[in-house]
Amino acid sequence: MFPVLYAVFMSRALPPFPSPQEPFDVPELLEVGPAPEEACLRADAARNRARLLEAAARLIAEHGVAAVTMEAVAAAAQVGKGTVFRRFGDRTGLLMALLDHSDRMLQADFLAGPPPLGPGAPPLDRLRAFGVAVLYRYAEKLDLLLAAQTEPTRRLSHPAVSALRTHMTVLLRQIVPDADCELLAQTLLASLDPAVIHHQTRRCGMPMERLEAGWIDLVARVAGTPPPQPLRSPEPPRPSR
Amino acid sequence: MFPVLYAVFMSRALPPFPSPQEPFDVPELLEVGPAPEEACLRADAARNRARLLEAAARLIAEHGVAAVTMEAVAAAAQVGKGTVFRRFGDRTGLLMALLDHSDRMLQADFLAGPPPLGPGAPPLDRLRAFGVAVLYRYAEKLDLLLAAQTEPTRRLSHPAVSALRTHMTVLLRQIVPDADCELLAQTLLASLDPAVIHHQTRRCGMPMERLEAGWIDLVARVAGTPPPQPLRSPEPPRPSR
DNA sequence: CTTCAAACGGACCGCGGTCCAGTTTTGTTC
DNA sequence: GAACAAAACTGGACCGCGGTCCGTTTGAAG
Repeated sequence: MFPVLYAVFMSRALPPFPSPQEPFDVPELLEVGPAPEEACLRADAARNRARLLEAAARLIAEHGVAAVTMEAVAAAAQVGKGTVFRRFGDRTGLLMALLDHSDRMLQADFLAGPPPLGPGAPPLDRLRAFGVAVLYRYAEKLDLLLAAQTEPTRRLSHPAVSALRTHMTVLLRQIVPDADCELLAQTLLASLDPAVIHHQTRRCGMPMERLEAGWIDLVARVAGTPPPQPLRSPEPPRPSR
Repeated sequence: MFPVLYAVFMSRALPPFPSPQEPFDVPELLEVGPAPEEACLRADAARNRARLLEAAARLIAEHGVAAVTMEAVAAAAQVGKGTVFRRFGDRTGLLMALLDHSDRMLQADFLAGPPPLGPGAPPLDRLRAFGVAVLYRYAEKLDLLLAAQTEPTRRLSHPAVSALRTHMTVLLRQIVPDADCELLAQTLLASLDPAVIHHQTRRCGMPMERLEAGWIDLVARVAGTPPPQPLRSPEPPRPSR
């Protein structure tokens, strides 16, 4: 079951994440609107957009990301090449549009999902769960993410990534209020970068569990608390030292 | 004085860094050979290689990295296009060759330079100095580094980056011997990635001093020790509350 | 001088991206 | 509901660049 069907109806960009001026854990105004683009398109444009996304997803499923050529997608969707560019800007835009759905899913999870990822758990637990969630989500879509990362600096300004960063900043403010949380958030997020994950898993052969443990350990060090008891079970922290 | 002159005679790749099976601080066998390539080339090939690098450097100095087109470089060096590709493999290879010199400089500094960057200082001090050195070196060559980063995953396997990672691993083994130092090294190095630096300085307008302070703080947290001097002397009033 | 691996150079290809003339949709007015 | 004008969309020709290929040239060893 590949992401053809549900990716089709997703829009290209997430809505701008409201920057939280509150360092408190107010239920983080969930701004995961449904599909902000899509709607205000002309009928034919919307149809073509859907066909293009579907075609792209099909190409990926059948021949890998490398086969996603703008011309190929256009042809597969029976649409002119210019249309693809008009709709998505460039290849990266198209690929990011394909990622949009899972971006939203993740965002919904940590904004309004069940604890420990969602609100309700202590910030430290949320941070742990957050990193792990990001880790696995990126691992799942690694090829697409790497392919979408032509200009490495562009990813960091993408709304979805900004949302991650903002969320992490909010959590950090509650955990280590005296630190430079914005900077620290970016730093920690960098260690979860798709390129890093790729290098560690594929190149160095590290299993995902090791990366996960590494994240847990890193969070503990940054927070200045001992790591939670066992490696795997996300229990409330028990000061054992 | 741009890097035209001395970059010209540098080779493309650093020699493979010997992986240290010693967790101790043996004087880290300095393997910064002079110019391993270059020598065994045919006379005309070596001459053309030099001319190409010089031409590329000139183009960058005059018109920015974007002007470094393989055709343009070939033309400026009065050489066929095929020659450029034969010599450097691809555009990224050419750009990395231009970075080779400063790669070696940095490597020499932390392998055999004066403390606290070089051997002789306590590992924790070395680690601090190391991060700061990397930070400023990357900042200095940001454009080139970003341009050379077409495939984001390729950078991480580059010998120069591997050398940084290895060195950091060695230091970490001495500082936090019970941690997963390989993983931690990569994690920490990721926070110094050119793309991250670019985003923080250019996009978010953070001054370099702030990044530097962030690194110092991060190291302290990871090492589990309080930061060296005062927490941070020139702190901008940025508790954005 | 002979010989040949190595290096050369430019024609060639595919793809990302631009452009614009022509077409379709939408909303408005009668 | 028909006519119409503006706005939006379409598609394919076109361009530049990265990268490949292959026939030709050249340096150096015997």
